[in-house]
Formats: sequence, C-alpha cells, structure tokens
Amino acid sequence: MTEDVSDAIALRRAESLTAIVQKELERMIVDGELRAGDRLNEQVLAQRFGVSRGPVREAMRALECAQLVSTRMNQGFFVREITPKETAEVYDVRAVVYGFICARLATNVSAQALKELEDLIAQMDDAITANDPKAYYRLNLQFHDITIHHASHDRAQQTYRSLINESHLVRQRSLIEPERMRESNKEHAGLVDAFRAGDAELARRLGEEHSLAGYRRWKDSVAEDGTSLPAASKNNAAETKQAP
Amino acid sequence: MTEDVSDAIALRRAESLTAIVQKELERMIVDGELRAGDRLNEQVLAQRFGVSRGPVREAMRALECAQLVSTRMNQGFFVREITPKETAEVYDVRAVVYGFICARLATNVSAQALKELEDLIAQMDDAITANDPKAYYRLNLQFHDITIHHASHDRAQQTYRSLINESHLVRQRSLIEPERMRESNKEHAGLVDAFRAGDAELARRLGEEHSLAGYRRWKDSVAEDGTSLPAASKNNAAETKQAP
DNA sequence: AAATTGTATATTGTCAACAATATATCAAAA
DNA sequence: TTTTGATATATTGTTGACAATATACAATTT
Repeated sequence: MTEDVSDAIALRRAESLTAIVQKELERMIVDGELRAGDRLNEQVLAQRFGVSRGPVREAMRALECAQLVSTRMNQGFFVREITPKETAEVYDVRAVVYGFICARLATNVSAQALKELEDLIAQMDDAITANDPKAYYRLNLQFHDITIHHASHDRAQQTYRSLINESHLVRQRSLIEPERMRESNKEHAGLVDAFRAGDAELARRLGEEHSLAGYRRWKDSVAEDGTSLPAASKNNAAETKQAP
Repeated sequence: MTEDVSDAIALRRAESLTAIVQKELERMIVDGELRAGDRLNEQVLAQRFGVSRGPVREAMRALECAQLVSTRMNQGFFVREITPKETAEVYDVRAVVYGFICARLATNVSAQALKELEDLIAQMDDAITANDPKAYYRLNLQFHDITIHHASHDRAQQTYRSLINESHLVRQRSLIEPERMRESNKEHAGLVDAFRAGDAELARRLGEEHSLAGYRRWKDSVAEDGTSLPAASKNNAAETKQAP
C-alpha cells in the first residue's frame, strides 16, 4: 500500500519532475490521448500532474525539439499537426535508418536473434490466420524493436525511435487487410533470410523497402477508407506530387 | 541609430527569450566557446543574457533533447561529453542520411545546382593549391549545405543538421594535409558526376562513402597529431573495445 | 443579421523567492 | 601530511506572482 508512495519518492529522487512530465506527455501524445492540433494548457496539465507550470514548460521544450509539439508565441503549445508531406518525409528518413540497422544486424547476427525473429514471424502468421490485425500490429512493432535492439547501435536506435514517435502523430488507424499482412510478413521473412545469410547489402535494401512498403500500405488503406476524415481524400489525392 | 532598438523589439516580439537563448547557447557550443564537459551555470548564463533562469532552463531542455547538453539531477547542465564510440555512431547515421540526400538530389538536379557545386569544387582546388585548410574547411561545409538545400527534403535536412551539430562536440581540429584535401575533393567531383548523370544509386553510395571517409580522415589526423590531447592517444587506441 | 468595438477573462512569458541538495571551506583528529 | 567531520556557501529544482498578450463575450453600430 505504501509502495506507491515510496516508489513515487524514489522516482522523485532519481528523476526531475520535468523528466516525469515529459515522459507522460510523450506517452499521451503517442498513444493518441492528446490529438494533433490540441492546445496544451499549461495550468491544466500542471494541476493534473500535481506540479507547477515550470516543469511542464521545460518538458514541452524538449517535446518541441522532438517535433511532437509546436509553439506559437504568446499562444502556447500545441500537439504538432503534421502534414502529409511531412509524414512522407519522416517515413523516408525512417526507411534509410531502418535500412542501416538491418544491414548492421546482418553483419553480426546471433542465433538467438534469428530465433526470436522467426518466432515472431510464426506468431504473425497465426495472427493473420486468426484475422487479428491488432495482434499483428503489436507483433510487428516487436519485430522492429528486436532488429533494432540486436543491431546494437545506440544512436541509430535513438534516431529511429524518435522518428517512430513522430509518425504516431498521424493517427488514422484503419484496418489492415489480411492480404496486406501477408505481404508484410513475407517481407519480414525475406529480411530474416538476409540476416541469416549475412548479406548486409540485401538486408539493407529489404529493410528500407519494407519501411517504405509499410508506409504505402498505410497510406493506401487510409485512402480507401472514406470514413476517416472529411478532407482526407483531397489531401491524399494531392499527395502524389508532394515530394518533387 | 534607432534601428538596433526597433530590430531588437521586432525580434523580441517574434521570438521568445527561450528561443533566443537557445540559439545563442547552441552557437556557443558548436563554435567551441563552451567546451565538452563544461558546467553550465544557470545564474551566470542568465545574467550574461540579461534574463532570468526560467528561459535559460527551457533552452537547456531543448538542447538536451538535441544531445548538445546533458543533465545530472541536482547538479545541473553540462556540455555533453561525447565518447569516441558515440562520435562514430553519429557519423554512421549522418552518412546514411547524407547518402539519402545525395540520391535524392541525383534524381532531380538543376543546372544551377550543378554549377554552384562545380564552382565550389574549383574554389576548393584553389584552397588546396594555396594550402589553406581553413578556407577548404569552410568551402567543404558550403558544398554539403548546397547539396542538402537542393535535395529539398526538409526532414532529412533537419536530421542532418542536427547530427552535424552533435559531431561538433568533438573539437580536436587538427591540420588537414594537402593530400587528404585532394582526396576529399576528388570525392566531391565524383559526387557531382553522379548528380549530373542522374545516377541515384551511385550518388547515394558516393555520398555515404564520402561522409565515412571524412570521418576516417578526421580520426586519422587526430590520431597522428600527438599534441592535441594528453590522453587522446590512449583513448583512440582503446577505441575498438571502449564501450562494453 | 452581420460586423465592429470595447471590456472582462484566461493564458502565456517572465521573473523573483524558497527549500533541498551539492560543493567548498576549514578545523580537528589520525 | 592526510583524512575526517562540521559548517558555510553556492546551485539547483520548484514554486507562486506579475505584466503583457490573446481570447471570449457582450454591447453597439451598420
């Protein structure tokens, strides 16, 4: 019962309020509790977290640097609204970083890493058979987490995670069709083959293509889904020429 | 005469003190006025900038996110000390991002961009002949700025610039030998050829290799230069196994 | 009704003060 | 001389307050 309190105290000693608030705000944004464009009232947030506005503002500055919130002078902080073009660009960079991570993993992959990845692919196959997109989504994230972890490149990992967070700003989650899941998992299998073969150049190409294919799959499924946004179709139509 | 004042007021209206302080601190770190490991006394900085500690702390949080400063609970902020391993990792990521930028430029390069780059290569040749490493260094930065600018990919540009800033944390600037400058500029020429040919895959490979070669050249020149740091040789020797 | 003005409220940007922690100083003991 | 301990100082983490700005709302005019 007192555990919560002592935990809180211990945490309080180890981390500044700013760090705690920052992590919580980040979670709220990435999880979609706070939506793009939402105004972030400092007072309200401070009271909710039981702190003063200082730590809240400091946390916001960090999130601003991480591209999760924007600020307009004398108007405060807002959850960043990301345009389709910016989304595409985030995915571009994310793809090359993931490609790098895959290449690196291919040059030095452990038997255990291969086993973990193969297990996940099998589980994803099960999710496809069960037509459980939610489970597939979760396992898919895990797959990428594991590749990144075993690539053991802190800086690439950090950059990649930051880009992932940023891409969570777009939050039209539409259903993934079984056919697309199959396609995606086939790419996973190809990647693992490249890891096993130690073919860095191939792993890199496949990792990069897999990222971009994921983006295309997401974009297509959003475009097909008329229910998501009123103006979405218009935006998406213009999107093709968005990166000249 | 009143221009300064009105400018200052306009600036003050457009930007928060936090933004101003952040930019200035960033400049001071990147330019080496503040050196890695330096403690950043909030009071002192606040007084120097003529503001209170609040904006200074907010600026620090942003710089912390940008990896330029670190913080230890109850001890404050320090200019980040970057290990050789971390430096190498920053260059790794920077290389793939620059490769991406080069590939992109190759797919859509203007005659003007080619001309600007060729001019710069000629000027760098002049700098080499004049044995003026400082001029070469400046022109080299300009060369990369221009490739990035003409690639017109905001997110890649931003990521790249951030990584460049980070790599400025290591600041053993040793002399560049003429032979190395020649080598570097030959790579520039190869890049521009790839741009002109519109060969994205080649441009990418060359861009990436040029980045990594630049890192190697820097590392070698530091290693050869015994005068830079007392413990540098030891650190560099241990670099392979330095981060267990 | 629509637009405009004026006023009240809310929110931000900034600052100064306070308590908790870390660092520096110095005396006493081993 | 070095180490330990106690005390004073400096610095941080955090808070609450204040002025400037923006927003919301009512009254007024067109």
